Amino acid sequence: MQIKSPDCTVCQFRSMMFDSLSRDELGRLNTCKSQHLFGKGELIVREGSAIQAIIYLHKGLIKLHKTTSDGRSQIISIARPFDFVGLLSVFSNDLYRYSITAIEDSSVCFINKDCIHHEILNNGKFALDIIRRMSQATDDVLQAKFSLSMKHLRGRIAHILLDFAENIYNTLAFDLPVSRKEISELIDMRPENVIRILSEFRKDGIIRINGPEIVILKPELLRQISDAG
Amino acid sequence: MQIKSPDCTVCQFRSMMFDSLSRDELGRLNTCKSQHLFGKGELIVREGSAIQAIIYLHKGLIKLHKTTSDGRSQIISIARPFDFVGLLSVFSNDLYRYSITAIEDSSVCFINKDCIHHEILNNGKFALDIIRRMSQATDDVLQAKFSLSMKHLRGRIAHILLDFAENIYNTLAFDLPVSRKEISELIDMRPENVIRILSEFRKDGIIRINGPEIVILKPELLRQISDAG
DNA sequence: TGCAATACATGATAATTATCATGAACTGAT
DNA sequence: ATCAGTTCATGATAATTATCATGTATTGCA
Repeated sequence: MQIKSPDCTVCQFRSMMFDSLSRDELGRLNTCKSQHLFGKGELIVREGSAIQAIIYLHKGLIKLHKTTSDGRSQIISIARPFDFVGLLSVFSNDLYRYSITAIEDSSVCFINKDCIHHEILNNGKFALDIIRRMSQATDDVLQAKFSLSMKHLRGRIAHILLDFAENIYNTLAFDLPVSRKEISELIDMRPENVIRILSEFRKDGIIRINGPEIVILKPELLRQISDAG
Repeated sequence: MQIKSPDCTVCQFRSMMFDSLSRDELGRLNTCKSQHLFGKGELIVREGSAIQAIIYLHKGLIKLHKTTSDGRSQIISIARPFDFVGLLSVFSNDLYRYSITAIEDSSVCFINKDCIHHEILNNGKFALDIIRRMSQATDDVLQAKFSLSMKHLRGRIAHILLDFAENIYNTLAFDLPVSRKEISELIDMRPENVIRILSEFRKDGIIRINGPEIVILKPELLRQISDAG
């Protein structure tokens, strides 16, 4: 659902991406953006479709994911507001390499690709900014994946729980935004094992599980398990 | 060892990276580059050291790699001349995230980071070019790693053999440029298993092994094993 | 409210992969 | 040429992870 979007010049996200644009440039961007609401589970971008816009997230939580030839799904990353997302192939390809789906009700801003190109061509500072953010974002994804591949299943679960607590929710008690199956797609294991290991952590008194809520009781121990691999 | 480097304006690699630069701009670049030779096994860039230059490869073969906290090594990617490399964090960080090592005798061009920054700031077309290449390069690495994580050991070995044959050497008979151990660091498994599976492939008549040389006898079968996972 | 579909849970077992041990072949340096 | 160190090679075994089977709880919807 499209909604009325704030003027770029007063948007709270301006400083995140568009700090290096002048008032005039922001005004131009304003004319080629639109904002949309997506319900939990709703597809925002379909892998393989033509790239028309870069996106960023005003509110909610989204996942980048892709489906492999044999029908299995992989989650590349989870992004929250202020994260730089959607550029992960916007400039290298005519087609989106990944799908994007809302995992919580989300408000998404679409900025036409050609407009961004235009500003890059005409504002070197902005270009350098984009390069920095892009570079950082892909570095982070790679970093996360490499670190995961070194860990055993328990270490991966420990890591992802701490990640949610520390980087997404900033609290040791939070509602899991994704199913066990989605966790399994994010950290490359089987859903049964996600469930099993969460149960083990519960039995060991490391976490508490109340329906969708996870409470981390022993973060130090979880950290230890994560670091051990 | 530093060597005399060709003038950027007549360099065969100009079209690869610097097509969008004017003669003047190329002239400026010329003053902030240097070219060096590295022997097989020699370290070109050390992970964690301050970023001073972007690099590209004139001749040879190099690997990007990193060492994890517990002392294990991972290879991010292997790059050959004309591949875009070294930017995988040059703009997001003050420190190199990865080491770079020559895996064949190599000739490497270093271009001062600040010079590149300067050109990006003043030439939007060049900036967009860099963004495209960077985006493509990181996409490729991510793609490769995600695809690997879906495969069993045999599939990974099959994949990497075909990759060498098709993308690096353009022939079904080639000398392996890396040890079994390095292969294991590239495709995330144990050296023993690399050796074992290569032996199996040999016994099955899929490949022939003559010392360092690998000859792929049944590429279709290898493809099948790679695709099956 | 009740039904169907999906998510969660757990045990038993199979498949895959890592580890350990041992020895041969190769490599580089004296 | 020889020795030491590394790489390559292979078997036996242990550890990890996936698969299958089965049942309960939860969710969405008619």
